[in-house]
Amino acid sequence: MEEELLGIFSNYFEQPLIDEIVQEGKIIEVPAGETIMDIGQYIRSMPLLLSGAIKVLREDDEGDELLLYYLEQGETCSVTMACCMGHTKSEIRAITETDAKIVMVPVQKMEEWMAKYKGWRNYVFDSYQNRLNELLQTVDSIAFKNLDQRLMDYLKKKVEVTKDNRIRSTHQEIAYDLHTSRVVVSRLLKKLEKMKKLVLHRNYIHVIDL
Amino acid sequence: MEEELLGIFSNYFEQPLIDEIVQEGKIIEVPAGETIMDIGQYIRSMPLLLSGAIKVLREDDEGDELLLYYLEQGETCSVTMACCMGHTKSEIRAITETDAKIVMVPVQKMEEWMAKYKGWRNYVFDSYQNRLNELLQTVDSIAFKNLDQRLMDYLKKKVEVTKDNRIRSTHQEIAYDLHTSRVVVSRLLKKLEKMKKLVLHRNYIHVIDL
DNA sequence: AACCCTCAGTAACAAAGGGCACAGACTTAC
DNA sequence: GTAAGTCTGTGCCCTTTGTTACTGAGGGTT
Repeated sequence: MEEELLGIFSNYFEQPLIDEIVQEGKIIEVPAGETIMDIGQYIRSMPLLLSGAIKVLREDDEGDELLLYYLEQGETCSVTMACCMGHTKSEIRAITETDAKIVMVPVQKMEEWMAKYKGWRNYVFDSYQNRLNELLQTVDSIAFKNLDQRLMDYLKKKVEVTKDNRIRSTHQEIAYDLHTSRVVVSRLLKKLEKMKKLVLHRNYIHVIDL
Repeated sequence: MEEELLGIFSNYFEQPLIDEIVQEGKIIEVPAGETIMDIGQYIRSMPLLLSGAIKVLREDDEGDELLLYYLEQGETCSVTMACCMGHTKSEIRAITETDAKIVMVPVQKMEEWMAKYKGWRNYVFDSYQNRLNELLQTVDSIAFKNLDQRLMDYLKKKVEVTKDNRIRSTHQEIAYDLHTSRVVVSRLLKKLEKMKKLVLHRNYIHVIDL
């Protein structure tokens, strides 16, 4: 664990902090598709993502979903952090997009480290900044772009995150993430196929070039 | 200035911090409608809002706008803070919604205080949390609600923020904030008037009950 | 083979929202 | 007063997106 942390976080964390994380943190390995955090849940420890990807989504009262953003290696969920610090319930759901390796750090340590380690403070701040910016991107995308563009962005991001140009999702799953309907997704995908940007198959999509 | 700070922030800030803010901060009074921060601008000091309200909005490349949220007494703009800390350009525009009194704090002090004062750290964190939650609300609203509802929410919020049930805006201005067109706003407002929720006038709207 | 289930394609229609055009009311400048 | 400019109301039509309903293809089970 230590060398992994060093590899990923060494530009942020000083050695004593790394040692503390090794000592206090608990490593977990989660297969793809698991819900690791849900709406309304209280949070007692904070995840640092060592490998894999996590998708973070929002849900309204009627169960409609919307993908907010992905977390990747070295990142952490600021929304979660905010919940920890504020001791409030989670506002979002987090699901592993790929198999993932995560260090869980107890909340109390977080506060302690904020005072103690400059590196930790910087990391936490940068995380907030990144999350805010991602959220702004999300806002842009739903406010200013039409579905065609949003779908393309979604597919691009998916390929990037999974490092696989075969997207193993059904049209229905994509529709959930974009908060639209299956029929609409099928329609637009067909259009993209005609434009030779991808090839459709049952249960997966082969992305050529977006 | 000191007693104002005490009144608003005393539950967060310890006395020595108040003293430092009084010493380092610069108070400015800004009339309604002024742009106090713009997209692409570098930021050297951070605003703490003593009184009044500030609206924060996003703009895309084509100049389309969207209201993100309002800042009210005692709040600060986390997006700005993130820019400060990351030394990047502003991603948003901030405009005074009413006359406002603001303390501007130099960025360098911020970092110093983060290490030095627990109260400052808590304040900064809570601000982040509040902003993130507001942004999530904004996402919900554009993703899950239709324009009727968004317009009503907008008017409600406006009354709350300006403490005035006469909304002194043209339909065009409302349309900008909601990122839609004037015609659509006029249409929906008329509908609300027919439902006796408000009375329309030239240049202002008298809100009855939403 | 017959059956079942999930997934994808498609047509037809509905609804929400946006764009254009124009009219009328009010405001300000002259 | 007239003229010019701004703001609002409304009718009509178009585009985008959502809904319903049905079809058939693929794959697994018995």
